Amino acid sequence: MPELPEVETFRRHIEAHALGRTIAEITLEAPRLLEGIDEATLRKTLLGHRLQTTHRHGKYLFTRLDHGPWLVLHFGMSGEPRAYGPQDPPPPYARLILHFQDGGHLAYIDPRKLGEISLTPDPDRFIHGKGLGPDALAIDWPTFHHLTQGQRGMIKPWLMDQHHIAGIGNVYSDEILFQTGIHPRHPLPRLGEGDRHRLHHHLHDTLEQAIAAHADPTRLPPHFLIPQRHPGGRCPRCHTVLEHSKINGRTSWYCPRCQPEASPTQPP
DNA sequence: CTCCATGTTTAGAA
DNA sequence: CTTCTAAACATGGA
Repeated sequence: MPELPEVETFRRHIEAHALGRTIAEITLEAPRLLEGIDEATLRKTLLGHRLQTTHRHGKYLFTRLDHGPWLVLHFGMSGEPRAYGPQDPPPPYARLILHFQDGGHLAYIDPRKLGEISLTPDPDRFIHGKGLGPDALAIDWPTFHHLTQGQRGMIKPWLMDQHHIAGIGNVYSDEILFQTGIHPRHPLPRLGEGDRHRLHHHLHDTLEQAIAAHADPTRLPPHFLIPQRHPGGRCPRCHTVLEHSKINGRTSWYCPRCQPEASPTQPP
């Protein structure tokens, strides 16, 4: 699930359900998810404290404890946070559970265990340490124009590289390129300024609309490609059967008619 | 049993 | 040096 729109939805979930509640106990079912810290450190940092604020950068979610440090969560390929009530059983695949003093709980769910749990004194330092690019939603047109200058390779792998832009994954890169009408294999150097401008516009617009739909595939606007990203799926615009191919090891879906192989090309 | 999966990292090949 | 591919990680679901 977790690309930028999902993680933003997660952030809001935590914002709404987990802030200001004292952590009385924690349960860690998968210590391997800890990155750079051990269980004792995590326990000591969390117990007796409260989550106070949240922050998101790309696919990383940060939540600050009342005494300073930030809990860092990454959800890998299959993770999500979920608050649940005192009487409810923990959800399946809960790998870390915060048990609040008021009886409620917050679970960090991750079936595939490809996520990451860590601590940092400062999100900006963490982001810098990971080498992440600017958050996809915070990028304005001048910044995007600058970022794409002199870049090479195919557009889709470039969009997905978290060192360039943070937050876009396999599914949403397909969506953004579909909305822009650019083929995923299109070489970045051959995108003219007009193409890049439209790409930036749709990048922002697509992510905003996905967040508005709570990143729920069943609530996405009807002109979205994502619900059609399966064999036999059709283009929401022209109803042509979608095609797919492996790009950088990931399955990419696109409309051969609306996103022709050598589509919008303006020599630079 | 086989194949695929919304992510990241890394080794190797071009 | 950069770009691209495949594999590995862990595990469930089709």
